[in-house]
Parts: sequence; C-alpha cells; structure tokens
Amino acid sequence: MESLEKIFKALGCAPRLWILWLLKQHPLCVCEIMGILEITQTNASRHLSYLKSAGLVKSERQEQWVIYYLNEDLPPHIKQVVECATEAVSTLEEAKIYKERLLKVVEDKSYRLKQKRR
Amino acid sequence: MESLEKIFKALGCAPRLWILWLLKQHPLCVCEIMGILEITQTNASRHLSYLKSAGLVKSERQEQWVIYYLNEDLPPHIKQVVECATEAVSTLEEAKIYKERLLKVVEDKSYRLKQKRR
DNA sequence: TGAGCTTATTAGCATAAGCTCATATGAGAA
DNA sequence: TTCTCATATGAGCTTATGCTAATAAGCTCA
Repeated sequence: MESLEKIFKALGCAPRLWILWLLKQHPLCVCEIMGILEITQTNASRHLSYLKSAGLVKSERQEQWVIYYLNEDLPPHIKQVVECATEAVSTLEEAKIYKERLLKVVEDKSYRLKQKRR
Repeated sequence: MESLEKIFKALGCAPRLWILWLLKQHPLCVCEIMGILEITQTNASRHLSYLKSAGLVKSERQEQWVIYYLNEDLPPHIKQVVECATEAVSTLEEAKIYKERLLKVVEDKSYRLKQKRR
C-alpha cells in the first residue's frame, strides 16, 4: 500500500505531472526539463528524485548529463495509471507551449549536442 | 490542472484508496465505512469530504444517513485512473478482511435497516 | 421537546512537502 | 589544474495534510 500511495502522491503535483508527460515523449536531462517547464534547477532535480523514489522514472548518466526516462517496467495497473495521467495532461492548454519547446529541444538533436559543439 | 492534481492527491492516501475501493463495490454510509475500515468517524467524514471535493464521490441524504457512492460521471481518463487504482488495491492483503466485513454489511441488508428495526 | 444516532466541523498538534538560496559534487574543456 | 556547465543536496521558511478530541448540527422517534 505504501508504494501505491507514494505513486499517487508523486502524481498529485503539477510540475511532476508535466515532467512525466515530457518523459513519456522523450528522455531528457535535467536542464532540458527546467528549460521547457521554466522551473528552477533545484526544483527540477527534486521532483525528478521524487518521481524516481516512487519508481516512476529511471536515470542514467551520459557524460556530464543525467538523462531521465520513464520506467517501462511497472506493474500493469500502475503503467495504465501513468498512461491515463499523461493523456489527461495532454488535453491541457499549456501542453501546446511545452510541446513546442520539447520539439525544439528534440529537433536540435538536443541541447546536449549544441553544448558539446562549443 | 488543479482538478487533476486534486484527484491524484485524493488518491495519494491509504484510507481514501480503501474508501474508494469500498464505494466501487457498494454505496455506503459514513458509519458503515468507519466500521469496515476501523477508522474514527472524524477521519471517515474528512476523507469522504476530500474525495467529494475532488469530484470522485457523491453523497445523498437518506433519512438520518448520508450515503456516499462513486461518481460515475467523470472524464474517461479519470474514470480509468479510478478503475486502475481500485484494481491495484484489490490485490493487497488487507482487501480480504475488508471485503468480508463489507459483505457482512451488505448481506444484512445494511446496518441501516437493522438500526431502523430497533 | 428530548433522547439517541449519524454526520460535519473546529481547534490544536505533528509532520510532510514545496519553494528559494547557497553550496557541494562531478564531468569535460581549456 | 582551473574554469565551466550540470546536477544534487542542505538549511530555512511557508503551507498543506493527517490525526485526535471536543463540539455542533441534522434526522427520527417517543
């Protein structure tokens, strides 16, 4: 029950719902997330670690970046909850803006490559 | 977004998950819920009013009782979230005990009728 | 009306959670 | 090594939440 509670608590917070929605579409590093959602680095990091502790996302270091991505290895019921949550988020007004920013990040072959070129 | 947040917050609390799971099976009054889950009347009432303010349940006065029941009139995504949540709850150990108590309440043609006969 | 049952609300306390600012750690580049 | 960018964490503040105990209010029936 604790883990179930924790998962819903993780979903009960707007920035985390947005983060999940983003990660559902593409793996991202912390600074890409903070850029898209316009939140501080501290908050992005904290929310990600909350989502991670709830088991909803995983992370992986790639050079100087930490890439976060959805944990696909979840019990079916939970997976479906995440599915529904992200679909519900998609219907919101702000999704358009964030989606645009996300596409820009992804099309640029990511913020990460641009940084590397410098 | 606020209402979505609120719904997940409502689900991020064990007693409320149990209440929803019960109401999914049968409409119940406050004192039946407190009896089944062994929680105080204050808490049962509070959690129910939280669930109600999140739009997940509705209530209706019947004589001296207030009967709570699931709100079936929810957006499809939310309905499915509730579905998944209650299914996940069903798999927990305590579900057996609560289920037994629920059946007893329902079979007795409810606690309410017994009270009335007195 | 008064008694008894049912439900809601208030107050007070403890704890969890969210935010910001400052700082530490880690990796790569110069 | 030193600088810079990326990420994590600690401290402190504020607000939200959950619990209990006490009390109020609503309904029914005598």
